[in-house]
Amino acid sequence: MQDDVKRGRGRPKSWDDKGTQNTIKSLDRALEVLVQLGEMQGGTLSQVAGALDQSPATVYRVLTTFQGRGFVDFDEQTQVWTIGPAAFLTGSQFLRRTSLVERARPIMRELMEATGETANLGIERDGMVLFLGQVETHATIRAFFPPGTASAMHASGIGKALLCRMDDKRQRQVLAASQLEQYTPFTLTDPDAMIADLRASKARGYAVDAEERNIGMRCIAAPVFNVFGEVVAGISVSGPTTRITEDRIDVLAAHVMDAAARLTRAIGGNNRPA
Amino acid sequence: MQDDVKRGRGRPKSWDDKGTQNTIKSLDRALEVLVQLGEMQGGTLSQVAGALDQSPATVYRVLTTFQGRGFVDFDEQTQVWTIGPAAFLTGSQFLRRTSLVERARPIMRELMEATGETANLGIERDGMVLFLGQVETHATIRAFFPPGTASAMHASGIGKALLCRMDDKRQRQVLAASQLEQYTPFTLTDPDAMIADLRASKARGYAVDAEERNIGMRCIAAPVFNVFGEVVAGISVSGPTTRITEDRIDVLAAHVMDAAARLTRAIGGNNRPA
DNA sequence: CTTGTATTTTTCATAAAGTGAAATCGAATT
DNA sequence: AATTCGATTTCACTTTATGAAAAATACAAG
Repeated sequence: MQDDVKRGRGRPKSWDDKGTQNTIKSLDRALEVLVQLGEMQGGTLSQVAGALDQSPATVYRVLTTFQGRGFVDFDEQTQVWTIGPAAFLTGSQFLRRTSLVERARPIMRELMEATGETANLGIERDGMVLFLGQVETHATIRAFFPPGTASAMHASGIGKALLCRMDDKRQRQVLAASQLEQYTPFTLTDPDAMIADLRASKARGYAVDAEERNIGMRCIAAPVFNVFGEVVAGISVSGPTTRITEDRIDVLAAHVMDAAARLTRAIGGNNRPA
Repeated sequence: MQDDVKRGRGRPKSWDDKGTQNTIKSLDRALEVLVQLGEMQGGTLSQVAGALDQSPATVYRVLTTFQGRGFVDFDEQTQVWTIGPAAFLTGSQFLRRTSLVERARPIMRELMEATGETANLGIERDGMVLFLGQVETHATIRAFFPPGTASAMHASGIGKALLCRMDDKRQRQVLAASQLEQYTPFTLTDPDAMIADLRASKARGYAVDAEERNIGMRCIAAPVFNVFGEVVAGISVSGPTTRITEDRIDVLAAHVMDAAARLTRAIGGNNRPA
């Protein structure tokens, strides 16, 4: 291991602390429009322009330009602009980089086929669970947790599977940040109860979200490790309580843990004591 | 059916045919950079600039601006730019919107109008073809596949279009389950003949059901892909042999493949090698 | 049916802002 | 040590984005 960072060629970025202006203003504002449109999940021209306090004329041209490349769609009937397929396609390239997702895909498919339930993959990011992908029971496009969704750690199967393998410090950090917000009557809001649940999850190898985020939804999750034995992801199956019944949990959990172990192996990870 | 489209408020787009310029050039070029970066799955500044024949200085500023909003990442070690998490997050909002069926509808209508034959949409489910919808031709003799119908994979145009793009393992699974039941004298019941037909279908881009399920009925189908390049659906035209004649197959197939490609694009799918 | 209001789309003068060639600099290569 | 290569930055030059206001329509109300 060398101390000095091996940097690329070329002139280094700003040799003095003078903040140099290398960003393109108009592009930045255009991206602001795109992000806003995503966050509000679509809207009319005036809604978008109003939310950003920008000129309708400018926002209009930005939107039509995005539309020209398929980054946004426009519904003439409702006059509503939404995020388009090209944004999805390009954005999804992010996943290819993380080989985790590519490797997880076939394993998730087999998990789905073995259990008959939707399989999910997620990582921790900024104290939240970021869903990276899923394989649904039916091949339809619509999803309950679309990839890209961020969800609270403490009320998620994958979130708890990640938490229970973090060291105490990070665990406290994340839990403090989430503030244990209550979503349903079953959400664990007491820190002590949460700690106990995490300890039990770690001991048995999987975490269970029993209607703690959505009434009627259960989720069984297990952790995935990298080469250093650190948790890097969680894999789970989720479904309605009518199908994921109490007495099926054991069997389903076995499948989930098997899938997690195989994914760990597929990314060169290590199950042994962290 | 109403002739007049119910439009939104406001001034209508270009009342004369003069193509008005409402797009922002610089934004469009910036998007070109982003798309290029996605397609080449990351690259150095000079690679990107070279591929687009643009000034490195401009591409550099575009990339740093994208980076500022997390739309691209930069790896200092390797000097490689890649699509970033924000692009993924925003692009994923696309999934929240509509289902496969809704997106397919207008495309199927156009396919029907272009070919004059009934257009069908189907997915694989439990080893069968599940028909999700269709747009019927005005012609008197009509095809008979009401949505919700499940049909054997091996004796269906859409089924074979789906099969020919599955990996070997799933292909064998499905074929084994269907047992190649014989419906007409033309049904392919020999596994080797079926494999050969699937291989040919994959090569030419479309599958043909030539009276293999119903005497007097032909069907031409092409596959639709998701972001990961996996087949998720098939789109087809079907009709009596009196109208879908041997010498029309080429032309009809071109329409079907075009429709499939457009649907792939509309759901954010990816035609490239999986 | 007519009038009024809200919203989208276009025009246009103006100035802001992006552009590329070339200079600059560091790391890699010889 | 010298040279090459590719990433940043500077700078003069316009291209081009911009917002106010006008135009054109849909919808609602009288």
